[in-house]
Order: sequence, then C-alpha cells, then structure tokens
Amino acid sequence: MTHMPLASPARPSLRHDDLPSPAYVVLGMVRLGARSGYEIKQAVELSIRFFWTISQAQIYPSLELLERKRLVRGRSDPRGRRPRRLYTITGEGERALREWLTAAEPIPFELRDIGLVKLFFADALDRDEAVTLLALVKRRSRERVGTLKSIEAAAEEAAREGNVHPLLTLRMGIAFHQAMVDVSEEFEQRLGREGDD
Amino acid sequence: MTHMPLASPARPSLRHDDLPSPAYVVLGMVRLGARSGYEIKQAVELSIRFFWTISQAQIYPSLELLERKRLVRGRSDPRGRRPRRLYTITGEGERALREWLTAAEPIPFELRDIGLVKLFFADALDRDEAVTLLALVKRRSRERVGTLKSIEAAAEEAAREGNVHPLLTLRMGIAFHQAMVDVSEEFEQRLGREGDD
DNA sequence: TTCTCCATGTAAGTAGTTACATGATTGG
DNA sequence: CCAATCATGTAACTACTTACATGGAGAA
Repeated sequence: MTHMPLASPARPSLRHDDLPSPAYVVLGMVRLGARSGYEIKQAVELSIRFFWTISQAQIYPSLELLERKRLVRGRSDPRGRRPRRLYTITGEGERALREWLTAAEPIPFELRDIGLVKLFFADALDRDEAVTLLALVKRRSRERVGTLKSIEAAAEEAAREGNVHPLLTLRMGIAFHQAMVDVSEEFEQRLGREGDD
Repeated sequence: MTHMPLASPARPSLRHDDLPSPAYVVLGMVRLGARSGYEIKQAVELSIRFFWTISQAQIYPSLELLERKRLVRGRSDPRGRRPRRLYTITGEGERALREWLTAAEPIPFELRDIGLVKLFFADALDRDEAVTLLALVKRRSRERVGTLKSIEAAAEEAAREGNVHPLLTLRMGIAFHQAMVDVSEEFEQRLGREGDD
C-alpha cells in the first residue's frame, strides 16, 4: 500500500461571523416563506431532502441563533397555552444569505454511500451474489429517479414563475441517479459475459 | 407548506450481532491486504474516499472490536518501544463480511452536498451571481472527473486480475459527476437565454 | 541533524441523532 | 371523542472529528 497524502479537513473551522450550515439552510427556508420551525422541517422534507437533511432538534436552536444575530425576526403567536413563534427574514438576513451563497470558499462534495462501499468490496462474493448486490443498488437509483421525476412537473411550474433553481437541483438528482443506473447495466453485461468462460 | 410524511430513520438501530459500518469497512480493507491501522487508513484514502471516509481515531477502536469478535486476528510486532499490531482476517471474518454484503436490508443513499443546497437557494441571487455559483459547482465536478479518470488505468489493471468492483465504483463516480457537468451546461444555456429578454 | 514517513493512541469537543413529553386544533 | 396533524422543546446518546503526544526508521 503506497502512500498518498491528501487532505483538506472535512469540516474547516468557521470564519469570523459565519454560521454553521444548518443555520443557513433554515435561513434560506424562512426566506422562501416557511414561518415556523415546523414549516421549515416540512419544507426541507419536500425539497432538499435528497441532498441535505436536518432534524427537528437542530432547527429550533438554529432559529434562536439567527434571531440573536438579527437575521430573522420572530414574533410569538401562541396557540392556547402552547407557544408558537413565527419568523420572517430581515434585510440583514437576506444579505447574510447572499453572502454565503456567493462566498469564494471551496464547496466540499461529501457523499457517504454504504451501497458503493459494498459494491467496492463485492469481489469477495460469488458472481451471482455480486450480481444481486448490483441489482439492489441499481433498483435503488431507479426508484429514486422515479420519485424525482414525479416532482418534476411542480418544479417546472415553479421555474416558470421565476424559481428556476429547484428545477436545476432536481435535474441534477435525476441525472446522477440515471448515470448510476446506466453504469449498473453496463456492468451487468460485463459480469454476465465473464460468467460464461 | 403542505405536509408529506416521509421517513425511515436515518440510522436504523443495529441488529443482533451486526457491527457499525466503519468496522465493516475496516474488515474489508484487512481482507484486501491492509495489515495495520495505518495501512487501512492509506487504503481508504487511495480507494473509497470518494464515497466514504474514516478517521484514524475510528480505526483503532474498530480493530479492537473486530478482534474481540474474532473476525480478525492481531499479532504484536513492535518497532522499538513503539507498539505495532498487524492483522489478518479470519474465516469467521470472511463469513461476516459476506453476510454483510449480501444482507437484504435496504441500503440508504446519503448525499450531503452543500453545493446543491446553495444552488437550490440561488434564486435569491442576481443572474450573474447565480451563473458564477453554477460554474463553481460545475468546475468541482469536472475536476473530480479528471481525478477519477487518472486512477482509471490502475483500476482497469486490477479488473484484469479479477478485482472488477473497484473499477465499477470508479466508473459510477465518473458517470455521476459527468452527469452533473452535463446538467450544469444545459442550465448555463437556459440562464443565458433568460438573461436576454 | 533534520525532515518525512511509518505508526499508534487518546482527550476534548462538535454535530447530529432518536425518543420522549406536551398540548392545541381540525375532521370524521 | 378519537385520530391525525400542527407545533415546540429537551435529555440522552452516538458518531465522528480535530488536535495533540509519542517515538522509531530511513533518507538527504
């Protein structure tokens, strides 16, 4: 095993007044009209969940942080004895979001896929077991392509109204899962041929 | 914001005698010939780092766990007063690895990409700022395609010697980054056209 | 001798999770 | 009145990270 230094720390430390990524995600969703922690969670599940998730337990502390920094303004609107807080983005918040979006820092691409790890090690398997595993990975991507395509019409509608970027990210999701399906099929043939000798 | 229940817990709890994923990664690398914690780390950096990472601090506890479960056997081989332990996989270890690779459990696909998140929110930007951001994401994938292609010859060589699956995962990496480049270019045109009105 | 690589180990911290508790409102 | 949905908050935990300490071996 030869050596090959690599690096750039996975999570570079935050600069001056930067926020942690989840806070920017929350800020972005407030900008798009999500008013409460609950609505933010729903919005994430409906839109970016294919490349970013956030748990409810992270959202409320993020909102507090954003409010302390005056990037959002919250007002209390309780339901009976249950507290409820509704938020809107401030001018400063808009500015902070745009600054984050245009920051020159490198953007790490972080994929953590146990499916690809399994495929990588699949030479430890018999041919037919490996074929089954590959079929599983392929099906997973094909299903994902289906789910994403079912949202496409809504994203196209949004694009016509000026929000093109959700459609862009959706198309990227479709494209790269389709790419994984294609490579799977190519290799299914190859594994089939090699089984013939 | 309408509701849409989703779910499946991100990290389903481990069954009976399953190991955490990092331990299987370590086990797989020992099987491929990495003998020490250090070599395992090198092997990960040289091969699966594009879809899985593992920090050195995780490796040693994983090796201890694997040894306690008799999935690997370690022998001490110190250098001077510095301890060193070399590991080999056991028959039981081979079996556990194959069992994991063939397990019927669903394989979650977890992508966490701040680049796609930024693109999703990019309607908050002016057209030329959005174009710059898209160019950044495109460049990142194009560079990744380049890096991966530079490894391709080595993977093809390994494939000829019977290890086809590293080539498979490499091709998947190339394909889906290429897909992201393609979609980027398609949208660059679209954004350009819309700027003309 | 100084640098880089081989090699292990641990302390302290961060980021994130699940699970649970609470309770109001709406629709069947 | 019961179930589902809207809505918030927190405690306990897991996974994982960075940073540092240690030290041998070989090369320049």
